[in-house]
Amino acid sequence: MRLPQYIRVLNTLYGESLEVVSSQQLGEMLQVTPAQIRKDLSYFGRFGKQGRGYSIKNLLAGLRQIVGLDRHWNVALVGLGRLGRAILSYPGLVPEGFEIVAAFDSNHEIIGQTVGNLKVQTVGELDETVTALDITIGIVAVPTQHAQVVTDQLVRCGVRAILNYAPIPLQAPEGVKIRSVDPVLSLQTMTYYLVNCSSPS
Amino acid sequence: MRLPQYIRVLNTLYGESLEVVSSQQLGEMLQVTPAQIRKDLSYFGRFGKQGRGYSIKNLLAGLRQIVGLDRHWNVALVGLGRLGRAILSYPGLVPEGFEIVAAFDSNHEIIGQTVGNLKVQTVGELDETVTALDITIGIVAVPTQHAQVVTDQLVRCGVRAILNYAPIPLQAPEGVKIRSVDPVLSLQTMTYYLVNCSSPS
DNA sequence: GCTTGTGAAGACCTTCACAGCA
DNA sequence: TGCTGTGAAGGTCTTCACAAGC
Repeated sequence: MRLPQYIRVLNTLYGESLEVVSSQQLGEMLQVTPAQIRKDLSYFGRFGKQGRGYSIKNLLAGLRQIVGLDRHWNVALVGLGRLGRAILSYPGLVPEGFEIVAAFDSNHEIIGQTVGNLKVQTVGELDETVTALDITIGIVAVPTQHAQVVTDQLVRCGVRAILNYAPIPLQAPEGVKIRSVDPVLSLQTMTYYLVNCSSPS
Repeated sequence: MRLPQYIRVLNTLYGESLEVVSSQQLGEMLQVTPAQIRKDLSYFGRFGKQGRGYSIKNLLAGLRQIVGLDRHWNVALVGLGRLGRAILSYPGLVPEGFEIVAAFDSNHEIIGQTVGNLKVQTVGELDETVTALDITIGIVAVPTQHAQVVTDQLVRCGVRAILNYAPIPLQAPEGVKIRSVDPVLSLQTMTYYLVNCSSPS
């Protein structure tokens, strides 16, 4: 799914007050062939004009709707260690419609603290809060050994999408979308290519 | 490239003192078909034994070598805001052979500070340090508007792989591997599926 | 009997190349 | 002329299904 990346660069172009962009230009920015971009977009509609390109504003609006960014998403954050706090303070979520509206931890030294406007709750309160605030997305930023139980709990409460920062593959039932952020996997993928694909000198 | 994920779960299994694992079991843990796993592994060699499965220890050693984890990788971290500090304190890098051996920032309030054993240097010292310490991997954790120039500088110093935390697609010359960690893209991918693939009720 | 390794088949994704429209 | 939208071609990745080996 490349639409989010398209939205990314369209946001930038929109911020630069540009009006129109071609598949050629988008392709260069994203290191993707123009044909690829046209195919991707044509699947969802006819956004472009021949001879001109795509209206940045229109395309952006169209894509944002398709990806579901024309609405607000309430998010629960579980785990308020260093990583959780970094996520909470990240300013990039709100402009895209994602708002962390509840924070949970199991450490009694952290529970009750106020971190960035939110009072940290016990994981025991998860069920009640998730339901009350209509939370559909969870972010798991707890130590590895607790990640699966936290996930199970989130799923039981009705959360449908989970962004996982723990370095293990999480299990979840059909219908629950999981995506993992794992820097070590990314680094290892790169070392693989460094070791195996370096140009002979 | 799925090898890093295989290494992940093999590490876990190894820690549980298990000896042998089948493609079936690995597949369940990773939500991948057994055939997929056998194909992946067969590309690199014949690691398994019919009727038994794969020796966890042997497979792990084999894969670690293929991915280049049988050696040590020196890493430079650029940007020591909240995110950079979270990365620096992440204990998962060293066991896999990645060591952050230098830290850089452009903020004069941060330069000179000691963060987790490392003295934060100015980005002006990047060239010298990267060369002196034989650093081949860079982590970019700076504000969006500085990410591209920092990348260019790392590339000039000879860094061959960059892990990017800034929410923009970075440009780099052929031969330099870039991988981006972007939670917002992950969230948007999930909302896309939530909005478009939810079972009709 | 159980599980691998693998050719063949199938599904999916990407690129090509061009008609058609601004 | 310039660029999109799109069938067709080409390529890659995944699954199937089974012979071979433990």
